[in-house]
Amino acid sequence: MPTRVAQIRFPMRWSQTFIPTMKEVPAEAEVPSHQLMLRAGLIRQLMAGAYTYLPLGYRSVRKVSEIVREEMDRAGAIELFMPALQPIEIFERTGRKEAFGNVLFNFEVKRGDRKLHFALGPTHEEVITDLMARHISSYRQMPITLYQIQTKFRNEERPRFGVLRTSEFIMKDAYSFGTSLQQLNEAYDAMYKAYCRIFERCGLRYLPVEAESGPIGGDASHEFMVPASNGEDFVVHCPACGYGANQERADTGRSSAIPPKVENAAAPVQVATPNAGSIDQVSKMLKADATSFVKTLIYKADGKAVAILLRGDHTANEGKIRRATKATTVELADEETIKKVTGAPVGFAGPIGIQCPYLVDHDVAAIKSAIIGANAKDAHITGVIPGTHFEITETFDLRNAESGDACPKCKAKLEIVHGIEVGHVFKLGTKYSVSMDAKFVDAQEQSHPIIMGCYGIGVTRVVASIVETCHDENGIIWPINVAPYTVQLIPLNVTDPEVMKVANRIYDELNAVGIDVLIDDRDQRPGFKFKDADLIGIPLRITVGGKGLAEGITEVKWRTESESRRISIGDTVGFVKDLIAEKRMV
RNA sequence: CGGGAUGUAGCUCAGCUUGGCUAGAGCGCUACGUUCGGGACGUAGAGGUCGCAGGUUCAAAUCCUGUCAUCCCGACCA
Repeated sequence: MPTRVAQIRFPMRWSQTFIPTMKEVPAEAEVPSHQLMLRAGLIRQLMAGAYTYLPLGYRSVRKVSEIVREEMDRAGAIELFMPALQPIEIFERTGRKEAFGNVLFNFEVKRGDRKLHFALGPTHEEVITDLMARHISSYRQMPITLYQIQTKFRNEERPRFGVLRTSEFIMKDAYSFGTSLQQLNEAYDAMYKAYCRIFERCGLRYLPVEAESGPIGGDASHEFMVPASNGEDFVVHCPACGYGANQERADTGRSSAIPPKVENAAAPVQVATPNAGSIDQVSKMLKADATSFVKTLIYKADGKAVAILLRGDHTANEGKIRRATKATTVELADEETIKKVTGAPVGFAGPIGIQCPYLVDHDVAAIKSAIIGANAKDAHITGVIPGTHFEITETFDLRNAESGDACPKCKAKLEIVHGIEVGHVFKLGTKYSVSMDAKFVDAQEQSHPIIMGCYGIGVTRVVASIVETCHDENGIIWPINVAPYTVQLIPLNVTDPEVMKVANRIYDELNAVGIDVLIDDRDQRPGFKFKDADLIGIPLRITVGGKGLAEGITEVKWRTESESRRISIGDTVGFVKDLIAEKRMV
């Protein structure tokens, strides 16, 4: 692991900087990272989804950015900087004006007698592909990976959780360009490894998980998730073998089993379920558990109606349905289609007598006696035996993985944890190079579209994730590499010339050896300063007080420790330097 | 975009149900004094178009209508 982190060279005295700490928790903040970032004076809100990074918060942003830069450079990526302001036309070329919809900030401005239509970049595939289309013509110019650290704009329908989900945020985005799948895989692996190093250096616990891979399939996409109870994403994780996937993607280790036909089975019974069209309502009415229901969802796969049968307590997974139906698009059917294939209003669909093909999830086949919709208004059918009363020739994995499902790799039980997505690597293939006309000629003078990958890290989200996961009841506990300062120096009595003399000397010496230090030179009582120190969470604290001076010592402690170590004044800087070197080695 | 909640001092909140004195408290801020090793104390102060607009009324922070903003849940999320 690297031991170097860039130092930000503006040493600071608290009295001369701007760190507005707060004792009380602002009412608008719900999650720990939001509360602590406000209280510790890292951020202030301008409006929903837009925050100012105050000096302390911005230092952490810069530290994370610098780690990202170093690892991108090490991985051979080249930094550039693209405009946030973009013409709407490039999004029309790739069809993403529609795909982004409301998420894309776009607006018209007047220039003379013309009207120009702009967008604020939510990401930069279009810009970089356009750039490379103009400048790459030969296979000899590849492979190459370019990256930038830039502000992105996405009109979030609902910004939330402070800085975790905002309409404007800093992101590192990288794009690889290659001539072959092999070059793409190499670039992807390099980025994947760089991401692991980045998150490790940031002191984050993270899980790389398989994500929905789109057109290329296979292991074409991974997300890097930080496990956190307030995370918005669900991660399926196997504690036994380490398998990880997001919930959209996660396979289940279930297998297909066609139930045998039951001879002389009792006939199913139709029961009236007036105005009860949801599993919840019907299960209450019939006093039956949701697990004994078959949920019949009507989808349109490439425009054709298909019914999906799931156990009542399960949720559909559209990616899996898309693969099982071999369609390119699937969406829930409209009311009209449902009426057409079931002959009933929404809420009463069932496999018996339905006027479209149906696909059966593995778990449906295992229900002994099921309740299904009757394909008639206000009616359900009970005592239905799957495979006997309706035909099953094959079963599929059609639903989201659940906690307790078998792991697809090792069959151990899967866990579901909440996570914050901090990074994403994706094999794009030729999607953008085709629509943006980015081609190259190979050695045989044959023309091909460039093969691309894209790789993002939410820099500001990384900072928030760190705060979200690294804190105690007193405040933030910064990992050393991303802390706004490495050392906080507290002279207890700033009116005591001896104390200040020693403190200032240590301050100067720390600066001289390149250690970030914040000196709390405010004329405040000791308890006040200690509380603030714990709140802003600088990893190392050096206390210089009258009592210690009388014995010739300072007190040094990690933010995580409760007891400080007594170090003789002359040895303090050397001791702290060694502590830091040791910590960064780990 | 559906559902819920909240807007009163820099921050946390009371007051509103039942309209009526000069709109309050704690923290923070200013000055002075006493303090000074885990968010001190005293005294004196500064600070508010009660989110905004309209309405009802002799009278509105309080009642009504509209509107804006923020937060939470859901839908959405390359």
